[in-house]
Parts: sequence; C-alpha cells; structure tokens
Amino acid sequence: MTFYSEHSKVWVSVDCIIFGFDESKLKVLIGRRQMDPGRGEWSLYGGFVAADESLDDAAARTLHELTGMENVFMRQVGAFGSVDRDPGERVISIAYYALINVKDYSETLRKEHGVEWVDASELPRLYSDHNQMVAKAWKLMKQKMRTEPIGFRLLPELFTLTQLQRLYEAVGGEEIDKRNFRKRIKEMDFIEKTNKIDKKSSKRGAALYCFNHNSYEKSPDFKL
Amino acid sequence: MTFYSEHSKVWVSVDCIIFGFDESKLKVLIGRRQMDPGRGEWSLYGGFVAADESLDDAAARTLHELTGMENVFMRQVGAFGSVDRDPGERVISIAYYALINVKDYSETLRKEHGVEWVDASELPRLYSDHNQMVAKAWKLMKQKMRTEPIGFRLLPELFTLTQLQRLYEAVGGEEIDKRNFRKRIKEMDFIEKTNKIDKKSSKRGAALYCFNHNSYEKSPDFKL
DNA sequence: TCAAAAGTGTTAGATTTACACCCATGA
DNA sequence: TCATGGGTGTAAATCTAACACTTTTGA
Repeated sequence: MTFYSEHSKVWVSVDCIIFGFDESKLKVLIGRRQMDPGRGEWSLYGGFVAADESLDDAAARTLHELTGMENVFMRQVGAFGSVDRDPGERVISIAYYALINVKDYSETLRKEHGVEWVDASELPRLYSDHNQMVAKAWKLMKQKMRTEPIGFRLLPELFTLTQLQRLYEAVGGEEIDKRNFRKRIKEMDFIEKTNKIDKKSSKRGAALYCFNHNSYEKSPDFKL
Repeated sequence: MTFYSEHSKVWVSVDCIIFGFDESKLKVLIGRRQMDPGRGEWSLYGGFVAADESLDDAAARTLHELTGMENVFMRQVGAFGSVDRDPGERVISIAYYALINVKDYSETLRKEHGVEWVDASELPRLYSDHNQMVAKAWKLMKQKMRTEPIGFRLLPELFTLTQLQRLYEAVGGEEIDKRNFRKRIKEMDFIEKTNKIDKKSSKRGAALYCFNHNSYEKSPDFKL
C-alpha cells in the first residue's frame, strides 16, 4: 500500500490533429463519432492510452490505426483536462498533431474509417474541446514551420515552388510575395531544384524541387 | 457498462516549475522528495490531480499548497508520459510553470516545506524527468516573455530598468546592450517611470518604473 | 493569339546592432 | 576624490517589404 492509492485514477486518451494540404488549403482529418457520448458529432480521431505505452506511443499507434502510416511527424499539443470535457466520464486527453501527405493516405482506408479532409479554416463545431485542440495545434505548427523544415511533410517528395508558397500561405493565413519568397528559398541550399518539370499546374511547366535531408543536417539554417 | 471500462486508468499528477528572480539569476524552487520512490532526491513540487478538478485547477491548488499564493501566472508546459517515468507506478504528469516574485513568498513557509531557490542554470539532477520539464518550461517562458509582458511577475511592483534588463538577460541567457534595451523600453508607454528612486543598488540612485496594466490593455504592443 | 502560371532584381524604408562618455553620489 | 552604477544618441549594416514585366506553351 503506497501513497498512490489515496488518489484517484483517470482515463487518459490521445487525440490526433492530422494535418494535410491540398494544393491551396490546409486540411484536417475529422469524422463522425461512432460511439456515445456524442455519437454522430464531428470529432478528431483519438484513442485511449494503454497501461504499458507512453503518450507518444499511444499517439503514434492511434494514427497508425487510422492511416496505416508509420514514422509520421507528430508533436504534442498539450493536455486538455477540464472536469466535464467528456460528457461521459472523467477523461483527460493529450492532443498531438501529425503532418502527412494527403496522397499517402489510401482513399479506401479513409472511407473505411469514415473520416474526411476538411478545410482547417472552415471546420464545423467539433465534439467536446476538439476545436480548441485544433486551434492550438495549428498555432504551434505554424510557429514550428517558420524555424524548422517540417512543411515538406505535407507535400509530395517533389514539389513546385508555387506549391510550397501556397502551403506557407495556407498555414500562415496570409499572402506572401512571390519574389521575396523565392529569394529566401534560393538561399537554402537544401531545397534543391531537380531537372524534372511539373506540367500539371501550368502550360509552361514548373521546376520540381526536393528537400535534401542530409544537406539540411549539415547546415541547418531555416527561416521562413 | 460503457466502452470506457475496457481501458485502464492511470494516475495523473501535476508538477510545478516555479520560477523566481533574484537580482541577476533566474531561480527555480526545488526540494528533496519526502516520499518513496525517490525519497531524498531533488525534485519539483507536485501533486495528484483529483477526480473533480481540472488540470489547471490542480496546478493552482498545488502551487497554493506550497506558497499560499493565489492568482499566480501559470501556463501548461505539456504532458510527460513515459511508461517508466515514475519508478513506483504508472503516473503521467502535466507540467506547469509559474512566475512569482521571490519576495512575495514567505521565507518561513518556504523553510517549512523544505524547498529552496536554486539557479535555473545550475540545477542538480532532478527526480525522474523533472530536468526535461524545467528545460521545456524555460524555453516556453522565454518565448512568451518576448511577446507578452509576463516578466514583471518576477519583479517587485516597482523596479529599475537595470533589474528589468538583468531579468531578460538571465532568462535569455545572453547579455543585452543597455542603450538599445532602454530605447525599446521607452517606446512602450505602459512601462511608466515613477517619481520614486531606488537607492539600494547604487549611490546615485535609479528611477523606479512600474508596469501599467490598464495602459497595456489599451495598446498592447510588446516586443523585447 | 491569348490566357495562365513561371520566373526574375531593385530600391526605399525599417529595424537592428555596435559603440563611449558624462553624471550623481556615498564611502 | 574616486569607484560604482545610472543615464544618454548616432551611424552603419542588415533585413524587410513593395513592386512589374517577360517567358512559355496548350488550348
């Protein structure tokens, strides 16, 4: 009998804010709750933390459950613990955000789980405190995206500078000057121009770039 | 019988990183653990989250328990949840940092609880993951201090510009140019010069300033 | 031939940094 | 009288922001 037992235990869950990007819009993966309480309401995807797994592991497992994806970039958003945040029982939840490339997520799997990509800026009212979670996740992600090259996780391996710019505009919520943007990109040697051309988005065709991890590790100076 | 019961519950605690400032050093309040596991090790002050209180409330209550203080500025640092972070049982902990004025904390009370102010930059090895908690708390606090006028919570009501500068130097970890610092302060009308003079720190005496909350609310432009 | 997106430099203004001396006073 | 911390301005360098036209090509 230790001092622990004087205190009460609570359920702990993780909720995932899964961000994607679709040409010009930041997206979040949400679905209709399949269980009570709150059945039918829009909600983030989440799960309970098991006794033998860390919070980070629980978040990764939950994401994997939904998407089949591994080694996804995830960061903790914070703990949400109002007493009545879950209408059923006392559950505190640790929110995590994840960045994935929409195209890497099988449409079949997505439909099976009944989740949808919704514009981050036009989210419906979500279950419990999930809107707050998204807001905080977005804010943190935006901050981190200025100083670390994590945005590439939302893009295909090869991307055009316009795509990259649209991504930063979508996340930052404001337009960016094309020439100033490209000037800054050119200074970062780890964003490499390939000899491939994207012909889908324009008649003229746009050069495709890629992010070189090794090169970044050597001189990690990122600012956008 | 709901779906909750299939899952296991865990203990949830809060740990407080209580920051203070002592003329030129950022301080953290730590003490020797009074209970097993880890009895005798240096540790942050913490407590368990009760069934009927929010995480924020638990943090405020824990801080109050130790200091008798209320309405203290506190912010969540994040959730720490490695499986074996607590050697006794599975406990996840939510860290919070608090900013207090060292002089507002009764020395008597401090000694009663057996806690001490230790230089944040020279902390000993702490129990479990508490060093990580402090590191993250410091980082977050530093960030927030650049864009929000929270530093004043660590200073007396009236302070000299040198004290303020030392505070920013201690938190930021690097020296600041006196003239540039004062130039920026002068632009912020909510940092008001009083007609009082501090004679303790110099023969000549230094003007005492105060932070005017109302004035700040009217035009909140803070950057340091 | 024209619509649509790609690509490219320069300049003015704002911000940031570096820097050194006189002042007032108590010991 | 001198040691100590208080108080003050300017100039160079850097960074940021604004801005418009030419190119390519598929329809």
